[in-house]
Amino acid sequence: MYPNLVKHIRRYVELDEHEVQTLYKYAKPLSFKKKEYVLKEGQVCSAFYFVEKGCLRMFFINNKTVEQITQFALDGWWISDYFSFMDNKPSEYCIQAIERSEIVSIDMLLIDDLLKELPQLERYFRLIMQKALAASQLRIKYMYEMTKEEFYIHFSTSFPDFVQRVPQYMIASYLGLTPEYVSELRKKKP
Amino acid sequence: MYPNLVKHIRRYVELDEHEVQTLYKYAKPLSFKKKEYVLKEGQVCSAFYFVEKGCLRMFFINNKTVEQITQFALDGWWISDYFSFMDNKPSEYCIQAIERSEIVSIDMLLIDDLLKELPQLERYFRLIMQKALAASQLRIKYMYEMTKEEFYIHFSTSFPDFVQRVPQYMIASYLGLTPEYVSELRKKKP
DNA sequence: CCGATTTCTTAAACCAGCTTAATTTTTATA
DNA sequence: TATAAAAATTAAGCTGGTTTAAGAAATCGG
Repeated sequence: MYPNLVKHIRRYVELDEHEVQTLYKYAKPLSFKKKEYVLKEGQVCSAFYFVEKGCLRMFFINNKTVEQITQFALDGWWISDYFSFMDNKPSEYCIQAIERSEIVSIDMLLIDDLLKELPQLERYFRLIMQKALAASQLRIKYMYEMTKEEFYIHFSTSFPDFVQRVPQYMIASYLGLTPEYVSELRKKKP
Repeated sequence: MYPNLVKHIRRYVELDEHEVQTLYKYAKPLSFKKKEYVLKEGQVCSAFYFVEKGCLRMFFINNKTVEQITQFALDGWWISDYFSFMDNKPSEYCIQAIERSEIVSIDMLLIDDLLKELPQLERYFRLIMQKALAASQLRIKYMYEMTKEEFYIHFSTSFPDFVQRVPQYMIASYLGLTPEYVSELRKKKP
């Protein structure tokens, strides 16, 4: 049913077939077409979302009414607005499918029950969070140490497939530069 | 012995007096004078550090050989290089005391044992990580949506005491601006 | 309390990256 | 396969924030 999620969990903790069935009681499958919204600004983000297959983007509308992308989520990634999630506050973000996507959603109201039934998932989520935090720390370091040009080159050489997979203006937005400037950089170094 | 750490843990999970003693078997107290190093670049960051009292900064040396501060840690905060920690790689960061500081260190090699003895700490660390991740997400959002001037004003009005507590050039570094520019901003709006 | 070191300020020149606006290319849909 | 819509390009002008360099003020150790 959710082969990638189960595989992902098993990279960190044990989960037998019976426990997989328990997990399935709490996890809800969702399917999104391109451009459909997983979460809209103003809603409380009341779930963790796991991308079984596809690609999501998370963005907010900045003061110039431009969509500012802060995160992508690909196959095998978790995404959520942790701030909205934890404080039960309306989110300032939208989460939208960039392509047809299969998502597994775990509702925050059920998480404590799930963790009571499968206590090894405490460990799983702790390690997932720790990994996400490490990634976030590294990303901030990159933002400090690289010029925007370097940041773009670094990103597009690190993830050449991904750069092909999504529109260029979304990469620009994620990296905090204008589409025009990305265009200029590509001309310089194709 | 570590009153603030115990208090902090009890905000999230239960911990009786006997369990506190178990915790103390794994937690090591460290004391640092101003400018002493908790971690030096090139060392593996093999512990979580909890600030019982004091103030630390985390920084790396950028390509212009300037110290770039990426994080502060005050009383009641955890700090670590999660990347170095998880992959057991030499850290690119230094962690240094800004003022006399009392630290509790939990070694990564002991964490699994500690969590086996006190399984409720799995939950504690999961929630701590989740909170840190939310904070990191918010910080990145701010970096996207504010100009450097706005970022500085936002920070110094949000944390007026902290701005008094550490040198101005460190605030500048943390916010990614030059000390000269901060000086200019302060002249404009004191 | 004094000299040394650290921190902060001032001001002018400079430039990486943005804005604006118009055009071209690509993609989607009927 | 035509038409509209979305995405990417081009180029000129501009600006927020840096760089450089020097001096002033604050803090610290002895």
